[in-house]
Amino acid sequence: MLRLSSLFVRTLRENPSDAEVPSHQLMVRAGYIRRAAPGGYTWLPLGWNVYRNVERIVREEMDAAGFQEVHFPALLPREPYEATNRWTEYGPNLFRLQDRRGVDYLLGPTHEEMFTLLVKDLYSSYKDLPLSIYQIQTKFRDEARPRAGLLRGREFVMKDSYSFDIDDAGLSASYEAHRAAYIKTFERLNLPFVIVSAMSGAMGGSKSEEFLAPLEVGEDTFVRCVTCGYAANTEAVTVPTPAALDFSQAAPSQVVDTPDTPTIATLVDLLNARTDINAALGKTTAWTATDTLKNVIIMLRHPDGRREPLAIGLPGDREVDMKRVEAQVGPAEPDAFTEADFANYPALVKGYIGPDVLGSTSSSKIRYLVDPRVSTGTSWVTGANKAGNHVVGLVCGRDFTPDGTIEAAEVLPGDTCPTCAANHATGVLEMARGIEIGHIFQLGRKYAEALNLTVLDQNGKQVVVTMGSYGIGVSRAVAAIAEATLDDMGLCWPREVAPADIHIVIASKGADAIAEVAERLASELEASGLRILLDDRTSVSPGVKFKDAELIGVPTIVVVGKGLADGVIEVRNRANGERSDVAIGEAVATLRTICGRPGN
RNA sequence: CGGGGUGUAGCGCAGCUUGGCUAGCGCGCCACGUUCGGGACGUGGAGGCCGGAGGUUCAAAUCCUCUCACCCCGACCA
Repeated sequence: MLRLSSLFVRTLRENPSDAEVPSHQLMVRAGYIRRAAPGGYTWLPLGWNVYRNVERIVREEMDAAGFQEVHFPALLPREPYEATNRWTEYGPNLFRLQDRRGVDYLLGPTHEEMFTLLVKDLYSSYKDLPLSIYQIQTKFRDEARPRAGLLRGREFVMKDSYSFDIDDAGLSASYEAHRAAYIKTFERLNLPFVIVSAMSGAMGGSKSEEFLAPLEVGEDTFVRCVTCGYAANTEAVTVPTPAALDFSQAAPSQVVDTPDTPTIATLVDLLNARTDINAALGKTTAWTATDTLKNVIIMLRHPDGRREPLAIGLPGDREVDMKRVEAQVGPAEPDAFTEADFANYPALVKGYIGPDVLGSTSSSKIRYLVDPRVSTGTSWVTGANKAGNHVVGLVCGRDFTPDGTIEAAEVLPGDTCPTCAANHATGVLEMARGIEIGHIFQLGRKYAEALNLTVLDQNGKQVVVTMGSYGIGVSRAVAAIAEATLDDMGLCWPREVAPADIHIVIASKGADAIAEVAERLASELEASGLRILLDDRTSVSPGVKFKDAELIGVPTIVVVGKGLADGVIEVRNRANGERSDVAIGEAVATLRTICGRPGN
């Protein structure tokens, strides 16, 4: 039984000044966590209690799915990460250190290499597969900017699983098994979630989905279609490719004098003033930014240090979304195209870049990729590669041919849903924010190849194992649950993760009759298997106890006080505020029912 | 890494512009008394290297220089 008279906790009346996110504020105020370092938190008894409940549920669901738990050190040698090139690729996000002899070590940010080597160490036959193993481990990442308390720390707890299969069908089955286990886990945690398509990014591999808790404080932006249910991380959204248009009747393109129009807005204004151009093109509607083809040059930095310029063509009403670009061009990283770079490419006239000078077969040799909306037969106004000049009526597929398409344009609410478009439906996308609470990947053979994990197949042939990796942010899930359930009075835990089933408030002071009844009730409830938090403080007024009970957020609050004169106690539902009086004689049975454990 | 902000008691803050008495307020903490179903009240206490270093000055929380830390936005982020 937890007793507030002796529990190691101090609740705060005011929010700590360094916390902005509600879950962070309340977890500090309610005495669940304390900041110990940038991005590092100490768990106090109440918080550790909740953390262990969350961890237990995750573990139970993994075990139930047939995955086996192992445990690696967090302090890892350099060599395996050297073999997969991640010692370098992980960059400054990796915590590196040396032992007394100057030998390099790292604090594990994720454990693909170690798991791969462990399986290689023990297994060598197709008969040993499939295998899924996992651990619940503290991970270390030197995040540039930890934030929001537990939501993004530099030290955090992750449940990471890895599956090992002989072939793609096996990987697919292992992936689905994890997906199903994750759904059960998050349902049990009472955590609302959306499964979105994601990019596998630096992890490599083919298929990847994220589990996002749809909450405003989340760092991930995703889209979903209200019509068909499609959901995707913005990085993974695909733009439907329009059918090719017939351009046989299109007017020829022409270069027009457009002085002082370095921006899309100035260009559109000028075009709308030039009725002569509209007449020549047979254009009857007003020009908008969507009629313009904006060409943005970026510089790709490849892992080997090579720099390569890339031209991206997209409708002028949209910005380039660098996150989307990065997801497309990985492992290369996009950088800005600097003034110095422009100096090296005199053909590029800043503000007036057009397709003529772009493309691998053009004079500049710059690879030219366009947004899928820039499809065959579409007509554009774009730069004429000469200051103060634009070309109108430039038709894709007639007047210019890009090297390919790229998903680089920002996604906007109201964009066409790609799934609906494929089915000739009319759904549009809406955007929302989410906290990434889980991520599942089909890794494929990247790690197995790099570390030479092979097994003998039925024919006695060495085959490379195919892998999946699957993560749940356990400590982050605690914060996400808090964030999803809190209200203006405080935390509000779902029962299974709450630090107690029942918070008993003794609404009096001193060792009086009320306290005696409360003590007896607490003992009986605890003896019946319920977890009890008893506010037995004798020098605190009832008002303070009520406020603290609401702040701490145990799902059921029992008030033992003046109702005793009528033989009743008061039972409150923390989440919905409902209150009812229960005869003292029926208290145990009633509370057991409320707590989901009827009978005795 | 870029931009903005903040460092004064356990927590939340004022004081700094225009240097000057014992550095102040609320909460919390300790003691005594009153109170006791919605963050009670009175009286008396404890608690501070004013983030750090250097400088200016008779005198620095306050002005100057450097530095460190933290928070927010962006960049970054299986």
